[in-house]
Amino acid sequence: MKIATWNVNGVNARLENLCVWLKESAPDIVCLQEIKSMDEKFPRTALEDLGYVVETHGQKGFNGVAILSRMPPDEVNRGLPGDDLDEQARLIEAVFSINKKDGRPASVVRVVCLYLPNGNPVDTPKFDYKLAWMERFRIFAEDRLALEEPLILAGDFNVIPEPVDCHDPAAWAGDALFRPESRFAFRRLENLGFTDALRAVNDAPKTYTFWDYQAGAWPKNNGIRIDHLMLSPEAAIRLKSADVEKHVRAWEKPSDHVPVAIELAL
DNA sequence: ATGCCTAACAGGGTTAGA
Repeated sequence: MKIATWNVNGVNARLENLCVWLKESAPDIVCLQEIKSMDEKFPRTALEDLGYVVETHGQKGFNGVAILSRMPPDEVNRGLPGDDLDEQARLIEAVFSINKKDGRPASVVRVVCLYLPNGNPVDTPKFDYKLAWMERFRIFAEDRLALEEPLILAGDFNVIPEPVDCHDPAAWAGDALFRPESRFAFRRLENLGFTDALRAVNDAPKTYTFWDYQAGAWPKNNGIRIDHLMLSPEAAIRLKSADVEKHVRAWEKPSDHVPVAIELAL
């Protein structure tokens, strides 16, 4: 089973690229972030025509997440617990039955699609909001981990985990994506027992998932790795491969992020 | 020197992203 995550930076602006990529990459489950669309304006039918079930959690103008899947989910949850105060659409979760036999599921896979707050500028409430969101997410993830299911936390974490995950660590030193507080919070999440799927199978340097539109970041490979798939132990033992589909960044009218995909033996 | 680019909303100028 192939599971992918992609911050599309506007699903309507990216619809053509998204459809081309879906046909080429053929993922079974896709987590999308920054759809920047209300549910009513999500290009649902174009994606249904490609064989996907569409579950969205959008809002007007900014943020917004969605999960596309070949098979219909048994359960869908929208929003991070405690997120009702600010109404930012940053998380959607779906549970799928797989290997159904005689009408009964042999197993499940749980997929959490998240768009973690950016947090810049760091001397504003935006950074406090980011750290508070990460703490709420850690509690949520710990709860889900206790279910002992194959579980994937996939999305744009807006965290550069280690110096090797950016082209120029000095340039990112004070940024909300690379501040010690952000990295510690990410490590606390990992330390619950999650495996960073890409790092588990790929230790090549200069492996990035985002390149700024500005200053020739893409041709110079001035990137950062901030899009992650974090696996529960039950998912990690089934990991076959993990790849950054970076060629998509060279297409016309690209997102500034590229898809990251894993293959699980499910 | 974050505002070099991009998207959304609005309706030609601002906000947000990372």
